[in-house]
Amino acid sequence: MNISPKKINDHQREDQELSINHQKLIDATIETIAKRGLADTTIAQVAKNAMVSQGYANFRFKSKENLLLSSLTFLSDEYKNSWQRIFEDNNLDPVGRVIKIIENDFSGKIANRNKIAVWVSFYSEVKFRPSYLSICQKQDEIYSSQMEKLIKEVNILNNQSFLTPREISETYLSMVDGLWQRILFDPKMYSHVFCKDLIKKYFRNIYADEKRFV
Amino acid sequence: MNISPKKINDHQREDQELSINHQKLIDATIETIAKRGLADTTIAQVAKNAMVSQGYANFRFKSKENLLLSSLTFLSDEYKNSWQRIFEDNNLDPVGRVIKIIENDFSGKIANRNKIAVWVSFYSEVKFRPSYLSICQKQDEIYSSQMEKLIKEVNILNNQSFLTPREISETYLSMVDGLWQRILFDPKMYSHVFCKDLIKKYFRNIYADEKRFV
DNA sequence: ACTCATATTGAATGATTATTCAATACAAAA
DNA sequence: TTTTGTATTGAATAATCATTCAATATGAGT
Repeated sequence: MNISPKKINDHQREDQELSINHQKLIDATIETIAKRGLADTTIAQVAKNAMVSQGYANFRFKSKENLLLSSLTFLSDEYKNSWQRIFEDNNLDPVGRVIKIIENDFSGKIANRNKIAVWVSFYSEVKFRPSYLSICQKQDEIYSSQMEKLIKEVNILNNQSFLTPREISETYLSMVDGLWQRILFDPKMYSHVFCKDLIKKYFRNIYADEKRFV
Repeated sequence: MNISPKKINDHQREDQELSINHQKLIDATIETIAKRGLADTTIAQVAKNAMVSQGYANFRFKSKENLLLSSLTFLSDEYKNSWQRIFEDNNLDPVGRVIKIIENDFSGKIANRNKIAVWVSFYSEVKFRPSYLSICQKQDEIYSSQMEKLIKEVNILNNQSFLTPREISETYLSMVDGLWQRILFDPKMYSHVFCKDLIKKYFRNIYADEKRFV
């Protein structure tokens, strides 16, 4: 029994439409959390922002919880992809990679106030929703260990003996989390430039010979 | 017209009773947020934990919002007091003061997982409730500027030229925020000892001659 | 014992909101 | 055109919760 080419095309188009609505709803969820907070995010409001009916949003995602979970996964994947692209770029040497990571962590796409508001909203629930925790924690462990390995490589090329790679990478990662949070309080003061310079200065202090940490 | 001693005593006792219930409700609020999250914190649950009726909780604080606000203020004051006690202690020299601050920031009273869960819950709403923001932000500015001044004093006594006091204090404060958040994810890994050592190592690296940053 | 003022209760109310589902729109196939 | 299956709607439902308030308890003053 052959499936006609037409049938395949139809199916593809349909799936695409489906995933368009799927993505519209996820975007609207993030937008709504960013604008009103997780506490005031209702299915009605999300559906309105996505320009579909309320019933449809629920039908599509089975439950509000599931929609939120999908949105967190989307954000998490977005970050993961940007991270992986840097690690897979073979043109970069270790220091170049560190710099790219800093720049990524405070790029407009990643560290804008809306997305941070969403991240922090989910973080605040992590202790109470195992499903949120597993999404956040699993990734974080990967970043920790990859970063540590990367710093190890930097250490080989630059003489630095006092701080262990683990210490440097943990310091970096906690600074990023802390600065993100502070962007929420006062985005003017904690501008992207300010944050990046602060972190680069930290590295410059450790690796005095490395001129690229401006 | 003299007020009889009895009257005064009565009044004091009454006030004390009042403030006992007041505090019982605030404690119960923090306990409830820590155990169930801000999203699942209901007046009914708080009242139950405080062992008063639901109606009373509302009557006493006028609204749920007001109860939450009072609880945040309580936490904020608790932190402020511990901070001020360190700054008012004239027996401490600048480095001793920095060490006390680190120890306070990761003491059992301040940095336990329950209290951090409450802090992060409020942080996550800061963008949407100006009243939360003003409580958090105003204090934070004070800590920033006091810390910067303190580091300036440390710098005078210890030779260190590359990093400005502002940079060091901002790095410290964002590391603390980041580490607190990470305690929520994985309290075993981010133990108090681990966090304190990480930060002390940061300072030890900057002030190589100062042996007190173990 | 009685009165009065205040503290506290808990059931009722009303608002909000996730979820369901019968009805409808739509488009492809016959 | 008619049929059929799927996508989408939006109104109804049911649950949750903050808030209100009339009723009751408490305890000091007389």
